[in-house]
Amino acid sequence: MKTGQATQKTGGRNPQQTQQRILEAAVQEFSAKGFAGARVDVIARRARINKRMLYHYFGDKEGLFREVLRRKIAERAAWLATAPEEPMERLPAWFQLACRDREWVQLLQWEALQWGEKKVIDEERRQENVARAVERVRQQQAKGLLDPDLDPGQLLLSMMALTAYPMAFPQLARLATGLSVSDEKFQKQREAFLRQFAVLLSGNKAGPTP
Amino acid sequence: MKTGQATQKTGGRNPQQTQQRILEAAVQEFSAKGFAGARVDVIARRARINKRMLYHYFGDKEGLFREVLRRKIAERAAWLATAPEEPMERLPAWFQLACRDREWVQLLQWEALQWGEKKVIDEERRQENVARAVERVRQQQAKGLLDPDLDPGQLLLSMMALTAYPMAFPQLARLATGLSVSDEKFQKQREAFLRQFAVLLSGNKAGPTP
DNA sequence: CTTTCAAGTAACTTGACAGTTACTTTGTAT
DNA sequence: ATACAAAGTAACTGTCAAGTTACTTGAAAG
Repeated sequence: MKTGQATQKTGGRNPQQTQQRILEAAVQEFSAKGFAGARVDVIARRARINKRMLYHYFGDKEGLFREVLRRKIAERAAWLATAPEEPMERLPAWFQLACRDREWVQLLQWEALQWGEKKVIDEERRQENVARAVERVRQQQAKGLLDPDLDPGQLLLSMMALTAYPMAFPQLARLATGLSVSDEKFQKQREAFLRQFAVLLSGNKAGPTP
Repeated sequence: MKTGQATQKTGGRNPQQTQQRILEAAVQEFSAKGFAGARVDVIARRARINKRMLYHYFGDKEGLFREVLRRKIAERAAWLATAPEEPMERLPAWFQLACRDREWVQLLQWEALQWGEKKVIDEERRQENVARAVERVRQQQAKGLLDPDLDPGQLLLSMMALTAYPMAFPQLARLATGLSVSDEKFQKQREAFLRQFAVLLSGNKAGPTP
């Protein structure tokens, strides 16, 4: 009984690789076109598999979308856990993440438009992740690294806004700054801006070293 | 020669009213479903006109979308011109606008996803509007109402982010605060938060009255 | 009255797309 | 070897949606 652990013949069958390829093609297509605009045939062609296999593994188009979102969420949660704590580093780091993984921003955006305020895919896990993030904001406030007068939930939301908005609305960023968001110059500029901004967020009524 | 100026018979023909009805139905459908997801037949049914008329007046689906966006932009530009100048009033006012006109936020969001960083519908007029807004930020900075060390373009972008983000990503706002964005409690809370925030934005190193 | 053209309608065409059917191939266990 | 199930394929189906065709109705100018 040798349940094919080292089955790596490039020519032969390989269910896991097939699923992986489908998911990679799907995340591209869904983040670019959204759920309604995405074409199952395009995903199948890009994954170089027969469309039937997609239905075999994921049931239907929506099932595939759910799985794509589920995995992205897990990936992001892992990343955020390793992100820096100090606001002055955190804001630029979050922004850089949004720059590097625009698929993520776009998937959230499609989700917002498609499902609005209704219960969301993978709700429970996400609630936990966000609750942890709010808790960390509270700790920063207690330590005096963030203004303690501000509501922590609203503050977290604002930090997301400041870091993700330019990638979510690239046309507005371009109108406001004259630069394309994928232009390195824009990215440097925004990073510098966010570092300055972080100082304001700490509620710097006192000097830095008392 | 009496070119029908007062043709207001409710039962008869009325091209202007027909166009108006199409546009009203279209803005609803497009903001709810986006360009790809919107259905021409639904727009026609909601406008209580024959689909053919839609093609008659607007050419095709995209032509209709462009016109919808064009009008919304004009409407918003007019509103913004009347909005308060002081940051402490301005942020809550912008936020309230986003609450009242979610169609607007959603249309921009669909636009971002569909056309990304490419040249945008009605580009020139919008560039002018935004340039004026940036100029106003500069004036506020000169007057000491906004921190003069911050880049005005980035600052404007951030003000848009802080006020529009919750409506653009209602699912994230709900995860972060536990409240629905259409809940009045959420709206009051965010308004209060933004008022506090505006104080930070003024770079309050000195007291209010020198 | 009648001509004329814009306003308006219903039924149709064409293409695309999600999902299915009926079939073949391949690896593995008995 | 051979039975069996999972992996894989090509061609098909039903539906839906954008855009068109060929026609009718209404108002107003002469």
